[in-house]
Amino acid sequence: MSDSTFPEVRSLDLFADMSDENYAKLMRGAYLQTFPPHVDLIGEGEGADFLHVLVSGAVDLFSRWNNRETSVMIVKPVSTFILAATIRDARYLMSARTMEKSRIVMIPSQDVRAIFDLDAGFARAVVVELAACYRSVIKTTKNLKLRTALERLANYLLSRHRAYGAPASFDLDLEKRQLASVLGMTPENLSRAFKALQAYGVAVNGEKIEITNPALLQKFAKPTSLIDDDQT
Amino acid sequence: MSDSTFPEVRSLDLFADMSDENYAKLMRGAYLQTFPPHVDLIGEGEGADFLHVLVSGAVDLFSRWNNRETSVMIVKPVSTFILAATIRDARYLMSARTMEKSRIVMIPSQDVRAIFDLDAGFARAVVVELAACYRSVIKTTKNLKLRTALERLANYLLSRHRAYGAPASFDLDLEKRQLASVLGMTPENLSRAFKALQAYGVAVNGEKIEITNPALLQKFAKPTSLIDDDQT
DNA sequence: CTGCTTACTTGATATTTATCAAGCGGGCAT
DNA sequence: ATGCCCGCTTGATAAATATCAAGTAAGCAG
Repeated sequence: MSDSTFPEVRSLDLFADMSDENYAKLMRGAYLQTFPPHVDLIGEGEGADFLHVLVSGAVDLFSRWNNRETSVMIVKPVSTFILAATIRDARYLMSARTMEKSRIVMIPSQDVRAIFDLDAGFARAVVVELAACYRSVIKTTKNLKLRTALERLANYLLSRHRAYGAPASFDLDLEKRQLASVLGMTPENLSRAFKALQAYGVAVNGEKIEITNPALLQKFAKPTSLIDDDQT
Repeated sequence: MSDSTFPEVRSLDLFADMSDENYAKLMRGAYLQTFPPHVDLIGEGEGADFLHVLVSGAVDLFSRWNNRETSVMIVKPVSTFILAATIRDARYLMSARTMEKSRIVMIPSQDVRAIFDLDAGFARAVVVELAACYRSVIKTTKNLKLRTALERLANYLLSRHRAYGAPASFDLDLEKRQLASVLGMTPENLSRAFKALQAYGVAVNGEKIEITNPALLQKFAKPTSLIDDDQT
């Protein structure tokens, strides 16, 4: 296991529990590719021929309808994307494009399905991963249906703040227009929302965020682990 | 297999591929319970001790936050709910209540996880089911972020119309207030939305819906399999 | 049958969010 | 360094959606 191909991939929860032999089999048809920024990787509706593992960079999973577009989620390394389509041998529901220069390992879907049947450890890891993905999207749905855009932003900021260990200030890890799309609002509205949060102790300077009064912001945002926690 | 306990459960995709022996093991700790209408089954945040299988009736999976409430999905028989929480041994993300008198088989979560490791057919079925659930929620998210409430209603009607085989008229299978909540709007707005769709060939009379001009409605709704199809 | 409850509808209004149109300002290529 | 592109901001306005307040009608219990 120490000298496996793509060690970053091997150490992911999804691939950590399988036998060396099966991991090697899975990687036999896999290849690493490096993409420049802002390159289309996948178009929604295409067949899911590969499971993708983002090793470095960042990928935007988005969707279009009727001339509108929205970011459904942002993938940060190291993690997989479009596992569900791979498993079901179905079409991609989202398009994908790189946001920065990205290195991606592509594993043929048929191999993923074959190894799933051979390796119980992998099977268990797949199901645990998929369940986590499912729960994450349910949280997104609750966030969208139960909260206003301002409340979503407030909770996003608190969530990042907490993830970074509650520092005095931190930088947004997304461009504001990207963030707006993820949160389900327009860039103009995000701008105004940031301003509105000044009243709750949020200071914004470019991409630097300062939460000067966490208690006040929390009182407004009312975060809950059943929506805002990445883990549970 | 012909005389298994809970034959309706056994014939679900999720349980159809496992051995008789393992199915029997899984059902050893399971029990069928009948609930009256409008009874709370589960509160969000509670531990997921049971996988639930709805055998008859209907169940509303909903969530509350800050004094607001929304239906995330409606479960119709025969199908399971909260598989993901069961798999991850996590807390429920949604509350559940019966809408009508309902019969529900409850299977201890620990048994589900144990049999998953024993039975490859069951493991495969679980992962396929979870992947389908995931994709379904992704579609919901796209529906919410890319469409207005009026567009969501139009597509919902077309989708039901198609599912029933494009009849001259059909009845809504949800109360309007329920439907409003599922579609992410208020009952008042749903009422007005129905009126607005008259212009596109939709006639509403109580719970009876007539789509007098499907082509016109489709031109407005622009349905796509990547959002509106239950299967793919 | 009568009266009650409850869902639904309708109208008026407020809030939230999007759109359109400038303007500002930082980063990057020439 | 200069100028240009692009993302961000701001203001004005429009559209979408929610809220509040009655009113209507259908179903059900007495």
